Amino acid sequence: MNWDDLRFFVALARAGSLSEAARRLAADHTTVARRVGELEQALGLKLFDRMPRGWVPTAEGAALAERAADVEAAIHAVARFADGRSETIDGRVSISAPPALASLWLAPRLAPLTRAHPGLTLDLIGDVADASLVRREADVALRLRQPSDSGLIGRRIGDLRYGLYGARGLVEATAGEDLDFLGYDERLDGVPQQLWLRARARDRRIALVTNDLVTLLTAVRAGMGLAALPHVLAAADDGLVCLEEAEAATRPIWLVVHPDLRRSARVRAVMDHLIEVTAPLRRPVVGA
Amino acid sequence: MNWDDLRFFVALARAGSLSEAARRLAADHTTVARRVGELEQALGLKLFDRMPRGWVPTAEGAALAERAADVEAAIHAVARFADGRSETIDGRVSISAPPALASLWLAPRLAPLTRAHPGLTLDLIGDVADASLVRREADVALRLRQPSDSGLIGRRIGDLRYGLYGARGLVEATAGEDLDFLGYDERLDGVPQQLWLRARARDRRIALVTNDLVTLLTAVRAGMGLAALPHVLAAADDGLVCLEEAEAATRPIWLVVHPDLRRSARVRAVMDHLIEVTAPLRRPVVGA
DNA sequence: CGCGATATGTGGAAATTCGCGCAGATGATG
DNA sequence: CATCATCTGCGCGAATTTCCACATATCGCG
Repeated sequence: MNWDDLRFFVALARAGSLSEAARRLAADHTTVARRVGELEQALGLKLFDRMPRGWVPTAEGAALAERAADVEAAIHAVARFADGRSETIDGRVSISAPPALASLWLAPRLAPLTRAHPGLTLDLIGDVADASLVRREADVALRLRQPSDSGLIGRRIGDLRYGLYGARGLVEATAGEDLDFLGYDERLDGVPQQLWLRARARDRRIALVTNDLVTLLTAVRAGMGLAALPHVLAAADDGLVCLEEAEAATRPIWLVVHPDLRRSARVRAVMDHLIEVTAPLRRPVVGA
Repeated sequence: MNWDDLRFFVALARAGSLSEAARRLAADHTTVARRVGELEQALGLKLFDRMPRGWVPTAEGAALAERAADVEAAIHAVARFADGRSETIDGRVSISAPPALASLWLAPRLAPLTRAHPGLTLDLIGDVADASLVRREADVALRLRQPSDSGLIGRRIGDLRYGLYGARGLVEATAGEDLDFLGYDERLDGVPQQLWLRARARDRRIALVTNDLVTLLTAVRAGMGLAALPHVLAAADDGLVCLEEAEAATRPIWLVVHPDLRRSARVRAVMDHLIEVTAPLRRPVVGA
């Protein structure tokens, strides 16, 4: 039995079709078919039904996929260990962060890092679902919650403070009037800034809900209403004014890394830079 | 990273030399060297120091070997799962049993099994150290202790009863005289038959100690003294006579299998046969 | 001290594997 | 109903991998 065939198997089981699996593996679809076929022969099991629109796992294939996932997890541990020992600051480091933070705030602050290390490549992943560091979907992550996985190392590197913001034109034109509020949708009910907004809004209309902070920011800037926005994103925007602090909406910022990677020079360099750029967030009061 | 390279890595780490690893892998030593070299390059670590007498793991290689063992364990689980689903009674089944039981008692009772299933190959492993079923060193095992590993399924299929035996000529010639005793050495102190013998011997000399039951049996047959022997081995021997029962020395016989393999037709057939041939051991009193 | 056994390392031939191109089929789309 | 995109399947040439034979080094032993 060829262990590497399992790599193709898990990719195929996850992708659903030969072609998609081949793309993700950077291989040819005929190769995927051959390797998985050989695995079937080696194990003496039919793992997939060959359908015109894709290969669908048989019952045994699906059951095997669970066990193959254990193999993959162990492989990831091996890779993490190796990465954790590398002494040179080059290669690739993936950073996971909430999408708006990644795109609007983190992205423009990474240039000094890549400039300092010519061999370094960054992969900035903005994802609503926290990337799994154990499954190696990212190397380090910025999160707004304390990591729940006990196998990970988290360090609180600051606080994300919020204020109630509105478009300058709108606020100056309407002064003290009751303006519409803009907030998050149901999937994000329960986060502090949303709770604060609901309490603050009382009977006022919440004119727009979204799951994306960038959308929220854009809507506020367009004069659609008021929203609780992080100071780090809104304070620098000349088109926005802060009406009041939203102290209760404050969220902690955690820097999370897998222990195996903590000592990697490459990952260490990225973490140091993240700690450096978040320095302003560790001051008692942040904002304009 | 090629997952199959890890297979070569664990083999090399375990074998200690390219040549030995190549033998176990049924590959060429140059292949082992190249594959492990590629793994080193992929991980960016030097895993072995190339010595004239063998490749010795570096500190990182040794540490990685532990994690690679996890991969191997997961691979074994995959293989077990596949074997557990096979519907045909062919292929290979390995049986682990105490050496004397394997060679003298079990071996002559396996013929009907292979005769009934022409595609079946048996691998009978007589080993003092219980083969690890989790690590797939054997498929089923006969053991004289309840299995301690909670992940395994054990079934008590009988009892191994002992008697105090001596060579017929010796016993008839000396009648009631105090004969020498023969027993196990220190490594096996604590097993019931040895405790019984010690209690029974009192101040009599134990003229020979060994760790091997076959040796003990041969020595008894040669008229060297008396020993506690299993009835199943000694009772059929015309040259031996049983002087007394050793009820306290009775040991349970457990049939152990990994749960993944329990439903395999191949393994099931072997287990059924083992249960059949041990039927006499489930009678209240066993012997001549 | 020399000899045999066993080890690693090197270069070239053989075998295997891989990827490419194309055909055939299916489902979505206008 | 025609079209387009996407998927699987097959054959062939190329590239990679593997094995084989030989050279060289080291350890144990008489």
